[in-house]
Amino acid sequence: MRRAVDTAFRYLAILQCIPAHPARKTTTRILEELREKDPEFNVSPRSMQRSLEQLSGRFPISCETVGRTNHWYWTDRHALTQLPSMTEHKAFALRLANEYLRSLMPPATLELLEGYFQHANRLLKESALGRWANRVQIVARGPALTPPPVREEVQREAYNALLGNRLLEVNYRSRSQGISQRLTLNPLGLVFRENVAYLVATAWDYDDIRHYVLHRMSKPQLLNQPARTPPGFRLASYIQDELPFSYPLADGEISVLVAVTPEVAEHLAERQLSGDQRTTPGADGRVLVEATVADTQELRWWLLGFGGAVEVLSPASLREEFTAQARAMQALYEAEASCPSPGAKARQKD
Amino acid sequence: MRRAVDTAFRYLAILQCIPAHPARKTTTRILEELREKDPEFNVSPRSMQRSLEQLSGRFPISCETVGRTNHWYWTDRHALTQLPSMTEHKAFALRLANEYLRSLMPPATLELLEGYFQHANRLLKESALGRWANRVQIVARGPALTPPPVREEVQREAYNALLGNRLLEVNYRSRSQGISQRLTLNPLGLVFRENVAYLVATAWDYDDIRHYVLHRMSKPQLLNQPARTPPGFRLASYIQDELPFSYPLADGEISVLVAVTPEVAEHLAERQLSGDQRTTPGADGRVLVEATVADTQELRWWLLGFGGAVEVLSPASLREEFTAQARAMQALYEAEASCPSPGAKARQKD
DNA sequence: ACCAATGCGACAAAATGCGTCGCCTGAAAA
DNA sequence: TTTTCAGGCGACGCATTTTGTCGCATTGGT
Repeated sequence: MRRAVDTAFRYLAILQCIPAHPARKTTTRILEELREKDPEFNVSPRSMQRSLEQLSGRFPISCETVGRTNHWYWTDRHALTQLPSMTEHKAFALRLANEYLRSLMPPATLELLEGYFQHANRLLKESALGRWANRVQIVARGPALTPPPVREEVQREAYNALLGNRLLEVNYRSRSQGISQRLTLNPLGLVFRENVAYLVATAWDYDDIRHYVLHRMSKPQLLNQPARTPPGFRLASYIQDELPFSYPLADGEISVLVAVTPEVAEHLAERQLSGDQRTTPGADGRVLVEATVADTQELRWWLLGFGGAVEVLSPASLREEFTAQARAMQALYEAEASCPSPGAKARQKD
Repeated sequence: MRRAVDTAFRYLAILQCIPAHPARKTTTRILEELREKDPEFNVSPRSMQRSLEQLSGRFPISCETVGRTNHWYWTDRHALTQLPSMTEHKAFALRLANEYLRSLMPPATLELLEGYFQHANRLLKESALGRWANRVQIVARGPALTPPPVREEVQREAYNALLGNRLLEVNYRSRSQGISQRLTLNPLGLVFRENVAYLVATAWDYDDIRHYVLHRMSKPQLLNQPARTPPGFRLASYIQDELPFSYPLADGEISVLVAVTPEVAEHLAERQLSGDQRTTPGADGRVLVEATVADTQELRWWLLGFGGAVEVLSPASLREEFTAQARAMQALYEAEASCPSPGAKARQKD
């Protein structure tokens, strides 16, 4: 006979085998997995049945009987026991993470982490700190763009396709909103930009790689055919080399010299552009900042965002780009006549 | 005799009582807490000793014997067992979250979540998917600004001060890098902007509210005196009303009409500015986009970042701002002579 | 030097866990 | 329709384990 310690540990192992609500597992299945995990846990099917029955008295698990077989699952989706138990600091970090991610991650992905966040919130509420909620704030940068909603089943099957390396069939709504088309996709990777998820894939038997946003997919269907990865394909190099998202402009880094107003200088002192950022006072009251950074489109957006508060001095090529931008903007805003008619109408309302 | 479920349940309770490494608890202490939690867990001290010994065989806990008494703790800082156990999808969501947060959250706060991330990574590595790592990519927006490092003890004590509502004494390095000053801070809240953490507080007995960045603090010392919150103070309203971070410019929302290039229009179609965003083709090949958004500084940065690809048509006041910006930039880049001398030098190098 | 606290080995008794057997039920196959 | 089979469940009995108790050893404080 087995020692009861082992019994207790076996019970814990059983609990770990049981999936959370939507999913479920049959008694036999659990027993198999248990044996696989540790042959020492080998018991008779009858014992497993008894164990599960016992456990369901103490833990939020229950079973659904379909036909003769019982399917077990954790009752509440967000139940969570963890060891070692969550500290207040960890709970707090989770709450913060939640705030940060809320506007950043695809909602369906974020939803998967809901259990952790709820657990953290419960802990914080109990412990000391309804206060906390009112004591912490996150100030975001950039307007809160509305994240496109992704259907849960789409996300799940897309993940499964990549996980299982299998083809995926979906309805894909074209950008022009109208028609929806049934596609067979051969998934190669997943790319997140801001809170939009892109499936990098080839369609049908074509070889050209394209990007499909998850929020335009519906009725996903995982096929049984294995996906085929083009020989030598690596997502990272694909993005680096082919610039499909046209973000990085060059592999190397460039040394940027800008003249900024004191206010911007203060901002940059807090959050350095790079580890080697150097600041020197300029002759005209502005501040010169030099740093080595990646040569990306992002960099341009970011610098442009400061408008006249930042002047790019070098490299010359970048300065030229900015000179052109300045000229273009100047042209737009000075030439009143160039406004398209609906714009003029709108301005009259104002 | 007790049933094995109860034993399993009690084991979980015991494990939850045990703190992570630096902290530790004596056997008696654990027993007391256990009894307090649920009288049903009442067992003899001897049994508790035996239980702990058993558990230490299966879980990463161990004890340090000082004198006659054993002190128990979790061995590795990032150990994590959870019920129900993590699914692959959850693990994946965590990995994503980690990527997103890496450049966003203060490193010391992120470190608190390391256990989850490691657990997720372990799970993914085991299961199917060394692949996964190469199959997912996050393309960030904006350059990766270097987050200022916050001392761990500073963060801990700052949190503790807020949690415990107590005064905090720190060395605060002034922005001009030179002098460090000992301050007694009366903490009111914590604000995160990008990955900089600000302690909103009053100093000494003064009444004016100021912001202290955590990464300039050192040698934190929690005082025993309770903090005092100004009557009626609420962090959220403080930020909303007094605009200490000068981000939101007006409480209300404004209706913005912009003319954008087709490329930008495509971008906006993916990630809408607001729920009510309307798009109409313009007369000149550009696209008109109208949306109701919060009137913030962020909005300006964001729109400016597009440079000449976006023209603000209305409201008139916003258009005037942009006209001024365009003029300022034009002046900067056309007047070659206005460059400060070090800039000129740098340009010669180029 | 003595006392209190704690850990730990030993022991015995209680009883719980476990395998086995058999029956029952429902679904799929024939 | 009948047959077959898989899984669930109740009953039974054995024996292994758990658990409280006791006593001793060790350490630190009074």
